[in-house]
Amino acid sequence: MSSHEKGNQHMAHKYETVAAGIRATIAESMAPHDALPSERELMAIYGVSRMTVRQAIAKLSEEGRVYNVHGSGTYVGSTDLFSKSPKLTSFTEDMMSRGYSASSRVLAVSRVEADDVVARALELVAGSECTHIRRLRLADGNPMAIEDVYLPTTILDIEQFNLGDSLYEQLRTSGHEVYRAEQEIQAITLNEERSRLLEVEPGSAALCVSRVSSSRRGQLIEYARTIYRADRYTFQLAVTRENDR
Amino acid sequence: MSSHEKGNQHMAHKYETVAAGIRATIAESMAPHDALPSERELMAIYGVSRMTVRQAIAKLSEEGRVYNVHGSGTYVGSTDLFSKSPKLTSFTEDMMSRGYSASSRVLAVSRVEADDVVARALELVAGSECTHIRRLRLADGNPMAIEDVYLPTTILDIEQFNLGDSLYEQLRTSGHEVYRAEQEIQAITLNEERSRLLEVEPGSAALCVSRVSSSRRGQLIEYARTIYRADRYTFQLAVTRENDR
DNA sequence: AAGTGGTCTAGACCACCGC
DNA sequence: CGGTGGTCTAGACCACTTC
Repeated sequence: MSSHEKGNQHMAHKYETVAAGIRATIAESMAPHDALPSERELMAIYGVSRMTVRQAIAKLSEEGRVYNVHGSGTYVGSTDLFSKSPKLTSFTEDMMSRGYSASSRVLAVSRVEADDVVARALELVAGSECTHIRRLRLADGNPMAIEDVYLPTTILDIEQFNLGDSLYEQLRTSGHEVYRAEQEIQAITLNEERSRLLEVEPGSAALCVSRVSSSRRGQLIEYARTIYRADRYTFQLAVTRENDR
Repeated sequence: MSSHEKGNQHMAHKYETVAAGIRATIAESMAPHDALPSERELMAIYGVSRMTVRQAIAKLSEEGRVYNVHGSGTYVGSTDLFSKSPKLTSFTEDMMSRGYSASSRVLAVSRVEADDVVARALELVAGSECTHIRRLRLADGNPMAIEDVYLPTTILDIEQFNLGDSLYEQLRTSGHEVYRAEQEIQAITLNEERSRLLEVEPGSAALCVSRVSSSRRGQLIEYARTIYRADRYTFQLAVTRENDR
């Protein structure tokens, strides 16, 4: 990298610089379970205080790149494993990370009254107006999933929606950035209509992911239900012990 | 609470005391989106330094109980939502949190040679010896899931296994505490044998969760495959945007 | 006993929000 | 502009691992 590698936006903080340096060191010259320099040594190496070193290590630890052993040291995490920590991604991002090119075919855009499921999920009074978008999602041109998204018209009305652009991007620019989502994953049996869209036999199993997305402040933004072909899609996530009460 | 409320083990750290205090305050007298006292005020209230306050707030934020807005304040999170963050749980814990009583019927315990799937998952050479445990998992006495667990005999050999006790507990006491797991969730169609065990129609959809568990240091401990009745079980998790590279 | 990470203090300045 | 959270410093002591 040249000398101006931090051209990303607001100028990097020190702990990000330290984390990036450690990341690079690991990638270039360290193996799993090798010990990192001690926090005191890292202070000297990067010319920062201990708290800044610890903040950098905390970040790397969240990423699964290192792990701490109290009283012993900080070590490089096992390879292969890791980096699959549950992350909120768009369909496009998800497919890209799996090595597919994503595309989609809009099947319907309409203004509807919220049914029981949608109303309960978005905490609306029954019958509230919602924008409904149904899309067939394709990976490398092949049917992968059917996605139904419901948004309160107060968040995004039908005229505002631009079919070409990313929905998440449109929400972000209109001040409704999705920050958090609760997801429920279940196995279902495909009915005739859905199996035809996904080009599989009726009665096949499929993975159904229901999602309620909210902003950083907790405002409910969308309810989405995505039905994936079971033979082409699996849901992966990493979990750790902890997360008290 | 009386004056000795911290009888749990090693004596609570200050930030845990502060976090507990804030948690109690929220539960007793605050509503979602109410502003917490500022960090400077909390310093005075609890008689600690700012960093300790921030550590407490960071913990509450992870738990989803509060959220920060830079330049504005720290606020109580939306209720209902939250607390479903992905956590590593045993079947028993999982069922308890859903309000069921868990039990199980051991179907088989044997020493087997690792097949391709197990060997690859646990990074063993093909044909290595493993302990295999198959159990039917019940919730309130009704079939809920079929669980197959494979452990290298070097981790747990068949004679050491005690059918009565929790497997995770036995692993913990023998120095192989499970800390992290990678899971893959897919939808499958039940074959005849599995549908009989789960007491559903052959050909029904089911949720299959495959898990590779490892210790804090990255040692691979177990490969487990659990097949849940789709009509009784859904997998829930919360995710947030973030988690860079 | 020496070295490590874990907690904690008492300051400081910066970036951002709302008035 | 004042108040808020975000970053950072230069120390200190504690708990744990290792020898």
